[in-house]
Formats: sequence, C-alpha cells, structure tokens
Amino acid sequence: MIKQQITVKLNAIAGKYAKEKGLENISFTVEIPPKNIDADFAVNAAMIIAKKLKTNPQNIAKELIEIFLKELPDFISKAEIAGAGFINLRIKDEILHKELQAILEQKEKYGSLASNNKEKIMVEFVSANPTGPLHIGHGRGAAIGDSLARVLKHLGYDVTKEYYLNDVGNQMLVLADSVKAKYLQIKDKNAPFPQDGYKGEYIAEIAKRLADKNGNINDIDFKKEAVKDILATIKADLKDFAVSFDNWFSEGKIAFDKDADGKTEVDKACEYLQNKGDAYVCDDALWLASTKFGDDKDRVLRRSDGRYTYLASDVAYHKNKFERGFSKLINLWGADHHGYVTRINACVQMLGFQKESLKVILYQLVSLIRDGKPAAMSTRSGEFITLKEVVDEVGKDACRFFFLLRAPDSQLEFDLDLAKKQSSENPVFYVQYVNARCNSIVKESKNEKNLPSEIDYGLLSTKEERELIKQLAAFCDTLSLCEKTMSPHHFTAYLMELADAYHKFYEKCRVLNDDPNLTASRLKLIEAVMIIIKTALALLGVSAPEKM
RNA sequence: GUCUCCGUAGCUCAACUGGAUAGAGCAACUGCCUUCUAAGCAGUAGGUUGCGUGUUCAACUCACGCCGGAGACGCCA
Repeated sequence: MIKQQITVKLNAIAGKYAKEKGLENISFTVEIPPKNIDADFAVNAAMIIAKKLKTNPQNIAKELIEIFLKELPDFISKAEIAGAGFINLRIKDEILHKELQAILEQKEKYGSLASNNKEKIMVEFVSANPTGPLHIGHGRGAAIGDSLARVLKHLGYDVTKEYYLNDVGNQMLVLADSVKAKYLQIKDKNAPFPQDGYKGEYIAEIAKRLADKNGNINDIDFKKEAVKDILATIKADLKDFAVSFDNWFSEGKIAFDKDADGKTEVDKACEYLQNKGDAYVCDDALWLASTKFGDDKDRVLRRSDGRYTYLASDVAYHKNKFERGFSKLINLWGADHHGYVTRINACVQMLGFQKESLKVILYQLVSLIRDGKPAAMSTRSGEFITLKEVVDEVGKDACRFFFLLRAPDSQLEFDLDLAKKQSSENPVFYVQYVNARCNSIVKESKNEKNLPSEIDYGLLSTKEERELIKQLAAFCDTLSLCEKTMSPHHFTAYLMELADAYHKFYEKCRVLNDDPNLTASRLKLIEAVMIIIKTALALLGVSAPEKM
C-alpha cells in the first residue's frame, strides 16, 4: 500500500505546486527505479511540469525536492535529482516497519478493499462443450479465469464464477449418435459409425458402461447419459486443477424452458431486439443489425428454417447475466472466438448496457509440442492431449504456474516433454521453497528461549531486510496491476521477485542468532513473508507446502 | 482479401501500460554447505527488442508501412 499512499501524497503536493505555476489537472506517476539505483521510488513530476512550462527540469526538481522534504518529513528521508529529471526518493524505515505490522495484523486479508464489495462481477470461463474431456487449451482458460476471479475476490469484489454449458444443438446429437454407434459396435463390430462422430476413447467407455447394464436400447437416452458421464469427468478434472465454479448455467434453460406465454428467453431476447429495431427479418431469417456497432456485417439470429443460431442463445444468456444484477461481466474466450467479440459487444449495447460492462479476455491458444513437433489437438480426432494427462504428469501446481507465467494474449508453446520432466527446474519450486525454508525456521525457533515479547522493528534495517519488506508491500501494487490489466499473470513474476528477495535475505541475515531482540523481530518478518507467499500462491491456485 | 494476437539473450517468457544501464527462469562457465533446507547464494558470459519511418525531453511500449509466425472471418457449433 506504500506506493499508492506516496503517489497520492506526491500528486497532491506537486499538483499544488503546478497550479501555482498556472498548470491545472496534471498527474504524475510514481515508479520503482531500476535495481542499480539506490532509491525506493521515483516521481516524474519535474519532467512533466518542465515540459509544460518549457523550462529546465533540473530547476523544477530542486524546488520540488525542497517542498517534498518540508511537507513529508515523516515519510521521506532523502530526495535527489537523477537522470533526465527524475526525483528519487528514499522513504523512512518507519514507514516500511508500519507496513510490515499492517501485514501481520491483517494477515491473509492484507490488500483487501471493503469499498469494492458492492460491485457484483461475473467471470465466465472454460464453458467447454460437454462432448469430451477438457484439453490442455481449456486448462489455460481455466487457470486464467479462476485466478483472475480469486484476485478480484481478494480485492473485495462480489465475484461469481460461472460455467456456461452448451448442452443444446447439433453437436449434442452427434455425441449421442457416436455413443449409440459404439454401443451397437459392441455387439456387431461392423455396425456403422457416423462420419463426423466423436472418436475418443471416452465414447467407447460410455457405451460400455451402458451396455453393461443390459437394458433395452430403446430405453436409453444416449445424449443424457453421455453428457452425464462427460460432465462428471470435466468436474473431476477441474477439481484436480483446483478450479471450482459457483454456478453451472445450462443453455437448455434459456433455449427450452418456457414462461406462461410459451416463450423461451431466447424468443424474448430476439423479440426485444426486433421491437427495438436492432434486429430485422430478411429472406425469412432474423438478422442482428450488428453493423450499427462496428461489425462488418449483420449476423443471423434465427435461420430461415426457424432454428436459432448460437448467437441468439448468447444474446439471451448475456441478457440473463445482466438481469441477475451483475454490473461487470468478464468472459474468457479462446482466441479462435475473437471474431465474436464485436458482435457480442454490439449485443451488450443493444441491450442497453455500457460497452465497458462486458470485458472479453481472449487467451491465445496453446500449441502443443511433442518430440519437437507440433501435436494435433482436435476434439474430433480423439488424439488430443487432455488437461488431466498433463496435470497427472507434472502436477497441479506446476501446471497452473506454467499457464499463468504469461500474459493471456501471448501465444503459449507447451512442450510436453519439457513439462513432464520439468519437476525440479520449474520456477514454482523456487517460490514454494521460500515457504518451506520459513517453516523450517519457525519450527526451529520453538527451542529459542528468552525471546522478548516486545518487538523492536527498528532493528530490521539492513539492505536485504528493507528490500524484502518493500517486496512484501508490493503485493498491493501487483493486485491493482492485475485489476488494471485484467490478468493474474503478474503474480507469477511478483512471486519470483519476492522469492529472490527472500533467498538473499536468508543468506545474509541469520534469523536465529545470538541477539534475542533481533531474532524476535526477524521472526516477525518471516511470519509476514509466509502470510504473503501463501496468500499470493493461493491467488494462483498453487499450494504452499511446509516441507520440500 | 479483411480482422485479431504475437515477434525481446541459445530456449521459454517479463518489463509496473511512455521513463534511467531492457530483466527473470532454464541451458553454459567459476566459486560457496562443521550453524535456520544447496530445490539456495555470489559471480561470468549472452541483446541493433523482426525491419524501417514518424511522434516525444524520453519508444520494447504509441502511429503508419513492410517481413515472419499463429488464428478468426458460414443461415457451423
């Protein structure tokens, strides 16, 4: 929280200064200087003001430094000009120690903002068709969506995680036919199999389960049975990946369930758009006038034969989400859906909501490499690599960390051979090792006697200790960065930096030492490290083992 | 053809959304375990940030144009 605090303070002071010079409404940024520079924070105020006044930043900086030191004597211990006109600041140790105590008091709540809790946010992700097990690409969406939801929840928002179940439509019929064909093949090897049917191993397994029951084929609802089995598999795989959902929303609910007038939600959504003039009939089909909102052509909602398209369901589904009181919708889609973004944005605006209330996060697809060659990943071919397979092989923690190491819009090359042998060289262990080392010290400290109950935080003053505390406080900056960019991946980088600061501290500063006062205060620092490591790892869905 | 994303160290990726000498992990090399876990630390080496032009005090970041890679554009789901 330190950076936010100082940003506000410096902006107020420099803003007042700028106003006296006749400049209104300008804001300054506070940054963390490069590692080789001995300062805690840097402000660009002098450069901004000097530019507007067309004068030398050095003179402005000199004046600002004087004002900063005078106005914030409890905060700043040193301020100097550097580089092109940055003002580098060193903050007082007391500020760091206060922040450390805040972490120790607030524990895993550190960084939470109660002021956010009125806003209801929905994160919809995975939403894979129940036609087969989740593959590795779904895993990426699952990791990003789940962690983003955890981050937003930590920030205090009222977050709901939802899985949209496309259990309606042609692919469900294909699924049912595929299982039925396999079922028949059990008795007659030469029974025909649909050309575009699903060929995965799991289809045969479902068929076998049904055949084992020895029932009458006419009594079997193949679609229902297949979806039931596949869904159970999906849920189990997600559970093993530490992903859970608050709600599973069935497309059938909006496509089939009828109200008193015999209308489905899809019917009503389309009528609503048609009455508003945002949908029209042409060639017997119902079209969405999405060109009004930037789409390059209008899209079909209802085909000339009366069947709705996928888009119609989506309109109704998003309408339904808003009607449930969510003020912000976040959708995680694979990049192959990007053509859909414009039209769904158009829908949101036609439904009368702000464009900003829907945020579609596209994550680039995962390309699999095996034996140095690209591996196919088709649900149809049955040759795809499942999420389960990879999780079983490399472990949940490494797998999630790996997916969250990169920004969503960066393509991810997943080398199966590398991932499978990654075990000890994976960065996740570097981070988890911090917690293990801390635990070990805490355990050992139980033998220490004569530790004072009064803690003197002022004893934490070495370079390593300062860096470590600063890194702990940067937890808050990382949270807000994730919120601003709508991506949780910054936490992996944050954790690696924190681990780095910790391991350096560990080498230089012995916790259990001859001085009881110093030992006691360092134990407090360790306690704070464990709080932050555990909390940050939890945001990524990664565990923090006590022993390694 | 139109659109989206990507191009940064040998490999996989960061870079706090325009800031200072572009950083991590892995791989390579050199040191460090009689004291809290060596899954660690210290150090060496590795770069014209795909190419070019422009905007700016300042560009990996923004704009435009090329080159290369991935993907999307159906009355499919």
